[in-house]
Amino acid sequence: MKSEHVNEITLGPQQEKSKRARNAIIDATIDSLVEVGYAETSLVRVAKAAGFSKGAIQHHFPSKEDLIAQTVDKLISRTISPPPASRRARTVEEALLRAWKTFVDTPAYRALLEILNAARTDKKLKKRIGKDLIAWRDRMDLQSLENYEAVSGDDEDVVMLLNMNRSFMRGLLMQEQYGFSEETATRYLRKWVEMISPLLRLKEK
Amino acid sequence: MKSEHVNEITLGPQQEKSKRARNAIIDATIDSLVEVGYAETSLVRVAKAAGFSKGAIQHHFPSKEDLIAQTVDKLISRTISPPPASRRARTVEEALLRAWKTFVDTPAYRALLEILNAARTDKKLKKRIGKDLIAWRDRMDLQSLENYEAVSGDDEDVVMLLNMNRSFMRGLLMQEQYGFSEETATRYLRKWVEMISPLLRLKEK
DNA sequence: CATAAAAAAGTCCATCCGTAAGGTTTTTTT
DNA sequence: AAAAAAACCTTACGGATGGACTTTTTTATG
Repeated sequence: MKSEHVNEITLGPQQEKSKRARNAIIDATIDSLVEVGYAETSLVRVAKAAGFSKGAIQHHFPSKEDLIAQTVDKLISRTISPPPASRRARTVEEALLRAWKTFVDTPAYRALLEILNAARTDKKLKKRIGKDLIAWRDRMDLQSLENYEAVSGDDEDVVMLLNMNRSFMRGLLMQEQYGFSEETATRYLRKWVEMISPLLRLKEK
Repeated sequence: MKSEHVNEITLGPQQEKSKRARNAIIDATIDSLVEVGYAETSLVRVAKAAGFSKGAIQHHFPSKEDLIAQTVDKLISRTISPPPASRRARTVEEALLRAWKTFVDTPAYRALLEILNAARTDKKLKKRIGKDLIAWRDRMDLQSLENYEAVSGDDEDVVMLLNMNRSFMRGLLMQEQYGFSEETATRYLRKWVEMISPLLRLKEK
């Protein structure tokens, strides 16, 4: 029976401050996730990075799980939000390469991967963020259908191809972290895009 | 000045015992990595699983880093060792699908991924196992060249395609852990193999 | 100035890795 | 064959850190 948001219309100045603090803390969490990974992302570290005390963090986020869950929210919304409203891509190649640069090869995505990996074995966390992840995936599939169509095949193929694309990019990102250089990764990415783009078409809007 | 005993042929009963113990500990480590991930893989947990006390582990492995490093050794050698000497694959499709089942979609590979991901942010560990990983990659590339040739293109293309294959499979494995079902993963895998196999040819031996 | 939220400071308990001190069994030495 | 050394393993403890929780101080607001 949580009636959390009562005053959504007028945020008192104090709530404003609180909101800013929470944002700062979440941002510091994201940074920490990218820098030192999930395991090392402790409350004290986040606190120091955000310029607060540990107590302040536990004031805003009752448990670490809460902090992570809200961080996931922010990360997901960031990954979903439409591209920087720049001009639309003209070709499938361009769209996919841009997706790599804009969404995948970013701190936000790396942070999200950190959490996802941690959630694999942390059942409580997994249960907590599970719904969001499913919603995220559904949203992604929907976006796929909005933007692409299959040259030969149905909607299911579109979803499949775009999911394959995400798998590939994810694997590439991981491999890039240890092993080969960024140029090599780019080469592989181009080859992949070259292979898959003939199967897709951009939908006119 | 090293006057090492050339008594490697006959292992004393104590060395035998020691060897068995070390193997059991490493195996328990691998199991733990798969079950609960790197962060939760503590020495006590490994000890209990292996049926020893924590002290025993630290007797055989001076530090946790040592334990992990030796585990990596074992995992890598397992990932490299030739397929179960069964009949050779007849087609590229078959070879790639078999590689998935034999090498990638296995506990060993998952355990290795767990360590790799942890090493990303653990500099000491990264430094420790870095060489092995590079050697591993080189070995993989070599194996690629031994088994495949490009339908059109040179050796570099072979290495690229097989590395792309590994990226894809890695990404698929990760995504399989949260998100979609195994059947879906299999469908994606088949599609991928279907896309890439026309570019490769099996080398006759 | 009074009150409530925000933030800090400090306590508590669990767990982690590592080390040290024994005890027992095997191996080596004398 | 006895003594010494080494290897194996257990139990116990230390220092450090993590997260949850509690209490105190500060700050903002009406």
